[in-house]
Amino acid sequence: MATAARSTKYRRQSDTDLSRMEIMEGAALCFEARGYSATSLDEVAARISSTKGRIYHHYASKAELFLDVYRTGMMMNFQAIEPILERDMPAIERLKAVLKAHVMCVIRTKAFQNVVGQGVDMLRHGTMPANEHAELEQLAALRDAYSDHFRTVLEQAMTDGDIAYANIKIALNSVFMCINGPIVWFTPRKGQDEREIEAVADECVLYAIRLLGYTGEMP
Amino acid sequence: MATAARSTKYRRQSDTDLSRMEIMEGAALCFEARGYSATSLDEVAARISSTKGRIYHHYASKAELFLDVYRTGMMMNFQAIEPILERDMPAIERLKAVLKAHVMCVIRTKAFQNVVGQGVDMLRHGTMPANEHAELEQLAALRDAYSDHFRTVLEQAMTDGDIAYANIKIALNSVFMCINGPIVWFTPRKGQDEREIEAVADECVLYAIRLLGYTGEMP
DNA sequence: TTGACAACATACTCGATAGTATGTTCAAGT
DNA sequence: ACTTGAACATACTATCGAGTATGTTGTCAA
Repeated sequence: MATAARSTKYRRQSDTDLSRMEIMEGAALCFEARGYSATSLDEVAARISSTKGRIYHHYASKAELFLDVYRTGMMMNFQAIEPILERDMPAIERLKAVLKAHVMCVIRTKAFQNVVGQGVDMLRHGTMPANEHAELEQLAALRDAYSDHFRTVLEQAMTDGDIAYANIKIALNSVFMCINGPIVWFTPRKGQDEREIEAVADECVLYAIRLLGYTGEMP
Repeated sequence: MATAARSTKYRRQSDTDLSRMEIMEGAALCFEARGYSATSLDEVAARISSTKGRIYHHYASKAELFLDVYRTGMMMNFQAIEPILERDMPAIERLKAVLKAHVMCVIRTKAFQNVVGQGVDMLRHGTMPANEHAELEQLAALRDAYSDHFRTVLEQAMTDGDIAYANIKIALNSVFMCINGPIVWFTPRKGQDEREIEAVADECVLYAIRLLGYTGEMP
């Protein structure tokens, strides 16, 4: 009984999660292509060969869908870098590894990361949809926490004397602009395999750490 | 007679240019804050204490206003860098000067540059408002020409052996991400004078040329 | 002085879209 | 078998904003 009920419950939960994920993927692509407010929910529904009714069954509003895509994108980022942060290695090596992981993640989840970018802009300008304060502060905190991870590694590498920057805010912003670049300019080619994507990511990482004054060679 | 008529004509032309510029400034601020499609022309009008009627007297559509802001922003960029491109100096010095000029221009005309960024995204995704083909291609050409100026200086500095990059497309994109960064993250402080802004710009330029493998000192 | 036109403001229309209300299906529990 | 509710689809409403039509004012030329 208990196990059966549980397994059913889990399967259902998994089903709705799958459905929500499919909606989010369609939404991410639409938001990326046309921006949040220019995207209609009918477009999102059409993209996944569905209807608006399905979206409103899972989300209370367009804003909630957007915020879920934002949150999911941020989670993807965290999952990409957190394992690396725990590794025991010199800060400069951890920095390289974290940058690489981030770039690979943003290339792989480009549409989601674009939405994250739009969300950050909205937070910055205070033009976020939906006025759930708790929600907004949670997302701002997420973003800050993610940024802080990089800041910490930067400071350690600085202490070790492997990199050198003047103003850490400007340095950090510049690094982020650089490693988030592919969100904007990367266009996946047909028949482009993992090796080629890694080559692009490696070059982005190279420029990012060079920017920080690193003069060593890359592996 | 002829002179009177001409002077009148010029004064009128100047008046409408002034009016259009005021409209564009309001529009740039609104577009920056909320994005193109989330911005209503009523908001733009309200920002300059005016009405929609005034905007439609000068522009046929919201899209035309946007495109005018875009074009004006691009012109500001060209005017900032073109004098420098003609100077006779080593490519690496010209590169530094051009990057500095661009960053200063971008900071000073932040709202307009943000609109340029939105326009570039629209061109990239093919979601431009208005379907005047001539207009769109002209803007795309403008953007490419501007980018080519930097590409040329980069190639010269590379030939001189002062910088080193692997893939010029990725390098150029990374440089642009870096020097356009202030469009996104710079927030003007009250009582911030020209010196402080120049310091920010200098740091951006430093990171941009470091990114390109430049190891020399900055003046 | 008057006619004409530029430079707006005011008052509307109309289409698009966020959100809602209701209908349908199907799978699971009893 | 039948009841229930999740997971949608369909059909509608209400609002917002782009675009338009028209009214008002001041200025210049004849």
